[in-house]
Formats: sequence, structure tokens, C-alpha cells
Amino acid sequence: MLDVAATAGVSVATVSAVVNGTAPVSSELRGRIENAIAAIGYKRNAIARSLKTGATKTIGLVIADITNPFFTDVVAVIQDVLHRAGYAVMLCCTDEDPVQQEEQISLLLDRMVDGLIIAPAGDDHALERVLQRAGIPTVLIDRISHGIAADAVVLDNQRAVQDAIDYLVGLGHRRIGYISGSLDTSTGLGRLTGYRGALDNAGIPQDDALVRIGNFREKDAYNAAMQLLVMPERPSAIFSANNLMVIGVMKAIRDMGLRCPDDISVSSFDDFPWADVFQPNLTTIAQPVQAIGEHAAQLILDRLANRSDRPPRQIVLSGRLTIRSSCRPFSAADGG
Amino acid sequence: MLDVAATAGVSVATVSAVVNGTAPVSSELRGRIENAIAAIGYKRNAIARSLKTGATKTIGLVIADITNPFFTDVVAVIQDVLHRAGYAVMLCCTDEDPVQQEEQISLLLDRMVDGLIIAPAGDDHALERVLQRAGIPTVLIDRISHGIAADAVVLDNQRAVQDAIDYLVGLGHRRIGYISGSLDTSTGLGRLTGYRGALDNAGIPQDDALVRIGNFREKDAYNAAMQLLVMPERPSAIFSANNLMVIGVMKAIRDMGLRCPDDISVSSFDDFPWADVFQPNLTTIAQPVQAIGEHAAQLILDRLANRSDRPPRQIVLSGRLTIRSSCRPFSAADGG
DNA sequence: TTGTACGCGTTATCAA
DNA sequence: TTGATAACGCGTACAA
Repeated sequence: MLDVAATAGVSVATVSAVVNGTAPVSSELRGRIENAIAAIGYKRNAIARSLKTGATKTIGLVIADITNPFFTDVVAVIQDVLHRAGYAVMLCCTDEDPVQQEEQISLLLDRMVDGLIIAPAGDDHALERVLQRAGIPTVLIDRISHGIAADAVVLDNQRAVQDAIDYLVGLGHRRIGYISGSLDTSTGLGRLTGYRGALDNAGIPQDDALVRIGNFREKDAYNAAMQLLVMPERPSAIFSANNLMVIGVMKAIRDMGLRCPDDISVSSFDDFPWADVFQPNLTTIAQPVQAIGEHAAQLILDRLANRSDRPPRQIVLSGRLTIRSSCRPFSAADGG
Repeated sequence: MLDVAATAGVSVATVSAVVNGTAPVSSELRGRIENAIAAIGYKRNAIARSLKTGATKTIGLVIADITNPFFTDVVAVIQDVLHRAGYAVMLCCTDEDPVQQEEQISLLLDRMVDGLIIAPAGDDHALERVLQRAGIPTVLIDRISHGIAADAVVLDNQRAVQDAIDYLVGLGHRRIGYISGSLDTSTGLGRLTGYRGALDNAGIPQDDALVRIGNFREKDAYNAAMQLLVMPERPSAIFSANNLMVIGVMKAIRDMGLRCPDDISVSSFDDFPWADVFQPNLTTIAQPVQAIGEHAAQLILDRLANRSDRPPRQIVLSGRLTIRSSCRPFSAADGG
């Protein structure tokens, strides 16, 4: 910028004024300056700018797993909206580990991101403290941590799972296995509550042996499903609380020499783009990824624009049960 | 840092010395300073540091599509290695669009990333110029742009596709449809070359009508496959040049009332984690995503460490044909 | 309308 | 071993 000022024969203040359009400059000088900028190939140094303004125009995005199609869909939307608004986004993955989560957030905070969008891993109080000390706008997505008063966009998990289980019950299933996510998360909890609620509504007694923890991961879900499948009286249907886990469930079913939906019905949370071309066509709960991403981005943008300390907003969206062909009617006579 | 120095009763230089361990400090002062740091809750400002040192400890990662499982797998590995080395990574998506690509790179450059890892979209000369002017370490992954002399890690695309087509030919297929990626990319080109080479080796005449451009996207591939399927003498097998496109191919097959592999065999580039649990079990070319990510991260780290202008290194890895059950033997008697 | 000069939080150089 | 001070590149009062 010094160079530009020198070659244009003006002061740096004037150059700054035209670069930022912050003050009126005579068209003659503006021309000289613009020429000089083009000639030198000058680009404003965002680091120095950030140091001065205290804003990096960067926001941190923390998710559990970049390999999970649900998260990537949401990330794509968020990035799109934020980029359009002039923000860069820094993406970090926690691998569902609270320790890594703290490291990643610390990394982001070090780099002075202006805001944070987080899908929390674990209901850790550490997160609460870190966020408090950070003192920057934060929006929680997918999962919320109780005790953290922040903007959030979540799903009505309970309602969604209840719909799915209602559907299975309507098909005649009474022994429905449930592969749960980690109960340290609001999603894990909410979805399980939906399962239990549906059972209660249908007058089906709860059987704890039918509920296994899969921690939202394929491998754990595989083991969990295995335990379900070797039961003397195995369930006639299995519901998986997310997309990664249903892969594990299907592998377990295959390895046990069973077939879906002939021998066992399967349904899961989260949709796949290929769900209606590959067999079995999975009956799933599709999340409104587009809306989730847009709302999350908009919430953080609002906070960034209005420093006002108005109360946190929580946006609750609905999932949509998408019925395909992985679930079969069942009657007791089918054995099992 | 001023505050720390004040409360510890020392100069900022001394504080800096203990924070960075850059100069020996008497244990007494060190103690005072560490206490002061703890008391104040001081955290070093990375922005100011970057302004001074000229390094942001951040590297930019540019891919086409965060929704593509191949890219996400690679990104996960790269992030892991780079984080471990103390670098943050800023992820951007180009959506296969050279214009967006230039914008995203510009965004990254503005923020003074120390290095760039790019999966180029289009063989654009613009990229060459941008990179040249950027003057920072760059490694290309997946695709290379001719004329850009940079470190790169790519696949032997030609060999891999040739293996797959050889396999189909061995099964008796002679009319093999090919859904190509954009021919502006080295991958699109290399893979098509593999297809043509395999045909030549087998003495099968080239039929341009069997080659359709799908631009690496599901929707375009759907249309391309449709054109193949309505041909009077439709192909007995289709090869798709990537993972997104094979979904489109399968949708086209379904919409035409055809079945795979009964009516038509299908194979594709890129593997899926669920490929052997959902039907048809796709025969694919699996890329060594772990190795790609590790090499890419290592190359950029090397460049960052040694400013030496040693010649660019190109690492070429091999794909692995993974045979499942989406391809059937074919004889002319089968009709078609 | 334009220019001067200071400060943002660090690090690096040099002198003490 | 420690401290004073000059950059790093930019924005912005304030003065002209």
C-alpha cells in the first residue's frame, strides 16, 4: 500500500480511502491510484486489516465427521451462504471426541474467527466454559448442549423417530430393535425418547435388551446389531439412529446370512442420495439439510451484524419419513 | 501481552521469550510470567503473530465438491495430518467451476494461507497465472493441470480403467457404454484413454456413440446414460468414470425398467463404503484415499519446511479393481 | 479533499 | 539474561 501510494504520488490514507470506499476522493486521484494498484498488482493484506479492525471475516465450523453425508450436505449449504456474505469458513472435525473438540475450537479461537457454528460432541461442560470464555457469536446445529444459551437449529428428533416407529408398529412389528447414538448427545437422547414414546403409545412393553448403543458409528453399530440378531427371539425390525450406523446394521444382517426386508425390516435416521436405487431401498427419516444450513448461516450472520444481546433463538425443524421398501408387514405367524 | 508484562513487572520482550521459548530466561522471571499469564488468562494473538512472522500456519484446501465421498475421505486424512503438524486448514469448494475456483483461491490468498492443496477444476490457464502470482507452495491432487509445475499426487487413471474394461471384455462384453467426466480434466482424459486402450487391445472397434459426457455429476450422467439406454442396440455394460455419476446411471437404468446386472452390467470409478451391502454390489475401482491424503499433506509440509526450489515431485498411485456382483458374463446370444 | 501520525499485538534486533 | 524499540501493513482520528 505504501508502494501504491508512492507510485500514485499520494498518501496511504488516500489509497485506503479508495480501496475501502470509506471517504470521497477526487476522480483524478482515484484514477491514478487505481492505475497504480493494477500496475503493482497490489492486494490488501487481510492479516494487517484484521489486526486493526479486530475482525477476520472468517467463521469456524466444527462438526463430528466430514465423512458423514448429513454433515457434508449441511456444510455445503453453510459455506455457500457464508461465502456469498464475504466470509471464509474454517472446517474442523472432532471425530465425536470432546477432547479433540476442545482442541479444534481452541485452534479456531487462536485464529480469531468472528463466529462459531458447532455440532457439539458430547454434553460436556468443558464446551460451555470454552464458549463462555470465547465470547463470540456461536450457533449450535444438530445437537444442543444443555446449559449453553446460544442460537441453535435442531430437529424435532423425538417426533421424527416416533413417526418411524409408528410406521413399523402399523406394519405389525412388536419386537423392534433400536441402535442408539451416544446418549451424551441431545440427538441420541431425543431419538431414543421418540422410540420409547411410540412403544408406550402402542402399548408395547419396553425391553431394554432391544436397545443397543452404537455411538453413531458403523463399527459399534455392527456389534450392536449382532447382539440383537443372535437373541433367541430376535427382533423383526431394527431402527438405526443415524446413517453411518445403518451401514453397520446391514453388514451384520448380511454376515448373519439374513436378508432385508425378507427376514428383517430396517429403517434409519438420515437419508441417502442413492437410497432409492440400491436394494433394499431404505425407509429413512430425511433431514431438511438445506434449511438447516441456511438457518445456521443466517443466525450467525444476524449475530455478527447486530451486536445486540437479544435472547438466543432456537429453530426447530421437522424430519420427513420417507417410506421405501426396506420394511415388510409382519405377523406373529411369520416366526422369527 | 502488555498486561502480562505489566503484572509480572517485566518487559514484553521477556514475556515473548518465555511464551515462544525463543531465548533463555531465568527461572524466577519465568515463574512470575507464567503466573501472570494464568492470572490474566492471556492467549497469544495469532493475527498479530502472523503479521509479524509472515506465516499463518494455515493451509488452503480446494476441492470440487464436499458432497463427494472420495473428496471427503481425502480431506479427512489431510486435515488429520496437517492438524497434527500444527496447521489449520481452510476448505473451499469450486463446484467444478473455474470461475468459483478462482474466487475461492483468491479468498484463501487474501487470508495469507501458507500453502495450497488443490484438486483443479478445468484445465484453465487462469489457474496457472493465479498460482504463479501467489508464489506459495502448492500441491495438486487428483487432477493435474498441464503447464503447472507443482508437486502432485495423482492416480494412474488410464491403467485403472483399462483393468476394469479388460474385466468387462473378459466377461464377453463388446458394446460397453462409457460415461465420461469432463475432458477438461486430466482424470476425465486419462480415464477415457484407458477405456479406448482396452478396446483397442481387445480388437473392439471404437464407437463414439457409446461415449457420453457426464461431467462428473449425477444429473448429467443420468441424461448421458439415458441416451445410451435408448439406443437401438444398447450396450450390455456401462462404465462410469466416477462415483457421483454411477448413481445417475443406476437411476436411468431403473427408470428404463431395466435391472442390473440381469439386463445390463455396471462398473465405476471410486468405491463406496456401503458397496458390498446394498444391491447390486458395485464392481468399482477403489482409490487409495488414505495414501493420497498422506502424500499430499507430506508434500506440502516438505515444501513449507525446505524453501529449497527443488523440482516438483509427482506421485502416481494405483487404483484397485474391486470385483463384486454388478457385472455379468455376456454372450451375443443374450440379445440386447 | 488530502496528508500525518499513531496504534493494533507480536517478534526480532540490538544494546545494556 | 534482560529491556527498549523498530518494524509488520493497515485503518483512522485529526489536522491541514
